[in-house]
Amino acid sequence: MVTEIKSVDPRVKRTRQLLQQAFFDLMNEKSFRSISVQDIAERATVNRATFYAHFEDKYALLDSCIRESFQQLLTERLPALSSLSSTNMHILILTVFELISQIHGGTCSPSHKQLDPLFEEAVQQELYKVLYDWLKHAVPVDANRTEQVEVTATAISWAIFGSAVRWSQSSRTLHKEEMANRVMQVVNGGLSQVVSLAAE
Amino acid sequence: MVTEIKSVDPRVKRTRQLLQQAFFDLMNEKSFRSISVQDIAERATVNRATFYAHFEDKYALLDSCIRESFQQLLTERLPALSSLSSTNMHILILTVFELISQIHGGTCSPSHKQLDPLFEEAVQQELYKVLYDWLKHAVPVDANRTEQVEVTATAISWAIFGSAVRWSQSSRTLHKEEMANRVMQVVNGGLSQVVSLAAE
DNA sequence: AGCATTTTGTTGTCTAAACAACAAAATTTC
DNA sequence: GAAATTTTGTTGTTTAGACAACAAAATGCT
Repeated sequence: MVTEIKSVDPRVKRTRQLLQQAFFDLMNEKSFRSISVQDIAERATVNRATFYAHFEDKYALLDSCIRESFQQLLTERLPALSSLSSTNMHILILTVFELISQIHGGTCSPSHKQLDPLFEEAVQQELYKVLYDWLKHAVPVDANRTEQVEVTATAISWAIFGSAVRWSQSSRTLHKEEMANRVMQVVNGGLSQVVSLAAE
Repeated sequence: MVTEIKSVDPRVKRTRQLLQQAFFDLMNEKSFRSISVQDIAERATVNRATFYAHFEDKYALLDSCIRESFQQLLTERLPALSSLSSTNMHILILTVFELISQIHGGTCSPSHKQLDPLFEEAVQQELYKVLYDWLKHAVPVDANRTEQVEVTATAISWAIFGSAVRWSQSSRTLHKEEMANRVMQVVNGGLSQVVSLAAE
């Protein structure tokens, strides 16, 4: 489940967008640390109290921004109703590499070491959600297999994510594409324990 | 009084902007006639009932769009606190010419004959407001002169406006600037009956 | 012309957002 | 490091906007 289509009150959708956009703009002007909730609310032409009705604090807002931009990248690249396949897995891995490289090495993001953990947790969790969904549909419906699906999704999500972080922090001698292919092989091996991967 | 700075509820300002923008976009896609209130509300992501809370109908919305775009053109060109002067009068006249030529001859606006009267009334009235304000401050405060100020503002506003319409419907052999200068002379003559115009 | 469909205004109810005010916490500043 | 200033959460009250439902008017169709 990459995107959740809820029929929410238009006001809610609008306010959330305004806040996210304002935050995004501010991030390109000054450091995360120096951005206050007041700044964000003011820029978004939204009352400060309204901010707190939507987000716990500015960290929560950042978190939602990361998760949603990741989700958007995926919906752009994956077919509408994606399932477990060799092709889709490759897209997924490549997307994670690109996202991580944007966050870490990108010039657009200040990326203080303080909020790297937040980025990491968000990306890994979103990754897990996609993988879990794929596996759930690829494995025969069996209560006993549920646990195995969870474990497999967890392991693979960390495998992909960890590789991406390590690569982004390294000298990056290899291209994203090459890295993605190597990770693919590892993932395939782990995956083959549970389900066979269609070449599509 | 070119612009009115009211401290309105941010929601009101936002909704009005959304509706005006939606209308503007739709005007570049289809004819005024074929645009329904439903279309506008939908495009603006605003409930249809909310539309009616702000505007009588789509004609009223069009009217506000014209008036406000005129006002914006003026605030861009005139100094912050403008007063009656030769320079400012020239700017005012030229702006009217440009606005009218946009509306009538411009390729951007379909300009059906049906709603020309609406354009005309809106522009003329806005023009009157500016002139009245200028004259009120230029003429010595005297209750007896109030009537004279009103008459003068009316006459001059029609003089400028009428010239602009006539020119826009003609073959336009002369440039806007030349026309503006000629109108200036006429206006100066009428104005000199009431107040002397500073050359600035 | 006559019938189907769309659009229009309007209404009442419910919810989200605005706003002001507050004490507590965190920053700055000197 | 103490005082001044800013920011933070939170709350109660008020208002704007969402939504559904409606009859009446306008449009479109053949």
